[in-house]
Amino acid sequence: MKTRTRFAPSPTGFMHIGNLRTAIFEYLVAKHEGGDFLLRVEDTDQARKVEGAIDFIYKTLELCNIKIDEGPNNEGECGPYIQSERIDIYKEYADKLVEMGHAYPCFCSEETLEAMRKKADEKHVPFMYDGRCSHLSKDEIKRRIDAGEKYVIRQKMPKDGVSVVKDVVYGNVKVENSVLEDQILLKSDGYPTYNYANVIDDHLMGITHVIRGNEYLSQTPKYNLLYEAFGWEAPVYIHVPMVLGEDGNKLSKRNGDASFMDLYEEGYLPEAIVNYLVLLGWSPDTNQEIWTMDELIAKFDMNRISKSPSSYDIKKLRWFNAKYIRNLSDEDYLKFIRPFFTLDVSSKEEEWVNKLLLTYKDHISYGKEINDIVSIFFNDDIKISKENKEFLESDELIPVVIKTFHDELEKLPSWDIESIAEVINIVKEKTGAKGKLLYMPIRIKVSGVEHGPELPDELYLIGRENVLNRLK
RNA sequence: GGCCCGUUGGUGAAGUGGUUGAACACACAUGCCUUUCACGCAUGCAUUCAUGGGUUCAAAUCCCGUACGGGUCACCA
Repeated sequence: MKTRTRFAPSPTGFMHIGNLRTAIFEYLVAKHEGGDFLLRVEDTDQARKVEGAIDFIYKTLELCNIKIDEGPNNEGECGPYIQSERIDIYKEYADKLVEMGHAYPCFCSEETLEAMRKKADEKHVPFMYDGRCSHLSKDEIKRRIDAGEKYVIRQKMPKDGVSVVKDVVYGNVKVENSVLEDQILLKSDGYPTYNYANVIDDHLMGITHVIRGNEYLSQTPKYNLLYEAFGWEAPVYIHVPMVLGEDGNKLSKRNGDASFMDLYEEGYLPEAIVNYLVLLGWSPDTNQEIWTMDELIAKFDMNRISKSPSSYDIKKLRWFNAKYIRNLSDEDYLKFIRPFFTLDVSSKEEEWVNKLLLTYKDHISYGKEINDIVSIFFNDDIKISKENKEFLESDELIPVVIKTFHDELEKLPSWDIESIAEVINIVKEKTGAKGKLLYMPIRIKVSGVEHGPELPDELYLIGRENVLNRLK
């Protein structure tokens, strides 16, 4: 049987990196086996639907180099791929279930349920629907439906016994059937619940491996019961641990850069994000850190997914990103960095701007950082920190170095990197200063900070006039 | 609260009963290199695997309890 996996997001117009990681795992499992990766949109909660969310998902996955074999925008044999367009299918199978005695209509109103819940709460016992409607006679059911009463379809759970879920990551997980509630399959508005639709769709779409967050692990016995009722074969389950925020808490929109798009807009390369994420909760049997998508496809082994949750660490993501940026060709780098560079350069030559950006290729760890790091070239108001001021006064040679450098520079007929480097040499010979004592005074005096690109590059970019002024 | 899951350094993690006196990577620290910072390179950073018992000649690795963390108990997914 051909391996098929699916990414099944709710169209909320937002994708946090935990979701993305799940998609990556799903894609990798499918492609490792030479199978298909599908996209299914789970929009059965009409209240949470967001316009344009499908395009957003396509865009995100495309950026990440994850190719969708079948989905809403490129339908295959199993369409529609949007759950709200499959209502008839869910109804049809729900009817079958009722007929077979595995499900029943329930007329209990939300108010009734609320009252029951309250009662259970007072007694300090966990609430569980008591299945009262499962005892209704056929006649009564018909009568009430004909009378236009609202109802839902509930799954009938076994009262005793134990269900075992086989999971690739967590092994065999046992759950008492008695804790399983007669869950709602079809809501009163005719839409299916996730718990129901995912089973129907996964089967109908030929999904062989279900990969999802481990919050579904304890729900899975219910799904298995559904598969059994229909006589279908359950898929291979791969429940993956959560991705936690840096503070160790669950990821949320509040948790800063937890969204893929935020990261992307900050100037993180999708390849780097994917590389980072795939190593969160999964590890290969080698020490390799940098992976291309093709290498991952060849190497990915679902048996090596870890059980424990992992924390998202932006420092490591930055390291990956910096690595990927350095590996870009100069041309690709300029294309990448240019949109993030928002300072006004209208008065500058294109060549100067490119030289400026390229100078920082090896220093930048994400796109937006370019503006901060490059501000020394655009801010005439040089601020020197207290520590650096103290440094400038720490040796009597320093003023000499600065003065000599200034005077030599003034004599310089041309303004290019090589000549500037030579001047530095001349100053070294004339003053006897070298190393830190030679470079730091100039650097601090001219840029205000103690780090930056190669000094000649930096001086060249700052420009003759400015350099001379700042050295005074 | 019931049930389910997890717990190796600041972080990601390797490790599935015996040269592991616990890899590797990020971060951090130090040194080297580059006449400076950075880059790069090198070295250091858990006497110990949440904790207490047990099994065994031998346990991070198996078993039980405890603690802590998370998940789940919706007409949300």
